Amino acid sequence: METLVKKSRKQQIEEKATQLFQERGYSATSMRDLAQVLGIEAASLYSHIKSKEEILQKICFRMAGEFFNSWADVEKENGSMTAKMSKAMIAHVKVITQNTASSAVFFNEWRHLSEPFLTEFLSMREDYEGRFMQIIDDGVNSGEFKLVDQKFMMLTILSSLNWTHNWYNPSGTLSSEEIGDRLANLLLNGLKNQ
Amino acid sequence: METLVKKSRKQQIEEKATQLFQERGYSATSMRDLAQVLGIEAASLYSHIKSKEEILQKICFRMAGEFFNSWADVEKENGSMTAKMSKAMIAHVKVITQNTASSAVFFNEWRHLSEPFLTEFLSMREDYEGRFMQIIDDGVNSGEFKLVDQKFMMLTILSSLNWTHNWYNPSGTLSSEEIGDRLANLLLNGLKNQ
DNA sequence: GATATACAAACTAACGTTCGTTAGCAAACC
DNA sequence: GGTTTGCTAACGAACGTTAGTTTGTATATC
Repeated sequence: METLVKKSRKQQIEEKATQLFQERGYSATSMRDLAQVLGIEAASLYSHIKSKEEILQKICFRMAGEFFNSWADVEKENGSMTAKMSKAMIAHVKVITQNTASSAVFFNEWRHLSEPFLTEFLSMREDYEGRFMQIIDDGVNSGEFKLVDQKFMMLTILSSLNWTHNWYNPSGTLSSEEIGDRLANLLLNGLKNQ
Repeated sequence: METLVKKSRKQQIEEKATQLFQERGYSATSMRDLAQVLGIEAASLYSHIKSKEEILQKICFRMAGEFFNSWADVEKENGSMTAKMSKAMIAHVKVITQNTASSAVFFNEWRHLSEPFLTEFLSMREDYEGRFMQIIDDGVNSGEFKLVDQKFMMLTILSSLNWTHNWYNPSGTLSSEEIGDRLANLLLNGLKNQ
């Protein structure tokens, strides 16, 4: 009850910062901008946070966690690689569409992380991408998928999925699941008839 | 001959700026950074350019021009919508892969344009996207394509194509045309066998 | 002699952050 | 019950630095 009504100041800061980082980018958002939308002075922010970059770190690694958590469901899939890939895509899109602002920051602003966070971030990304490549590889070996370059395929699939945060409308007609489903359908079966 | 050997200072500035904007982002790149990689003082840049944003404008609108020019070839296609879409994708990817740095700036930094450039940019983008949607619409009506939401389809296709600048390696084994061809193939026919 | 290109110096504005302080409030003490 | 103590969250002022840009001037080239 309390958590719904009364958000901690720190939480408010992170939410507004996410919005601003999405709209203007991390570098183009000043601490004074952020303070202004919260109705306080820039100095007051530092009663709650350590630094500007700390906010970015929180956003990026929280989202990374969301993506990894969503994978648990995918691993449960014991059917075809088609089914597994479909499940992976839907889970991935679900995370994005349920956090469009954070996703935008996650995808566009991670490069402003300083070391050692940057290295850790990239290593997590590599791990995650590898999981998609594994499904493709398995699907190719089982004959379900066409003979394709796994990396090329993974990059193409993820780029489609990762763009959804730019146009997804939570109050639109398409639900999160429907979008994931349509994307999986398109990428697996193509635009052409037959 | 001359153009290959001796580039004007202005041209050098734009090239180095493109690199830096790609690597660090527009806002995170300072005029002193730019001057340094050119081996001159920041003040000296202003003997050649009007402002920092002017560089960004040049990059963004030059790329926009490239995309529109590449469309001339597409319009010549008189065959199926499949053939036309394929041609459009290949042409689009060709522009990107032949200008990876400029493309990165074009796709990631356009939001830092000030008015009226921002509005003009967005209007050009809308026009360009509309051309892809038209092909999809025609293909659906002719029965070549599945019954799909044109906008959803256009967004998915373009997001795949527009990501190529992030991983394309000019000295790699895949040529620009091959990449366009593979992308077109995947998006039209899907990953699955049969 | 004009033009192009570079410079040093300086400008105003803004940056992220730190500082010392304070107002409000709740618990602890006499 | 009144006073003291400590905490939280805010403040204004200022820190040192960097931002984009302007000005005036010197050198080199045509």
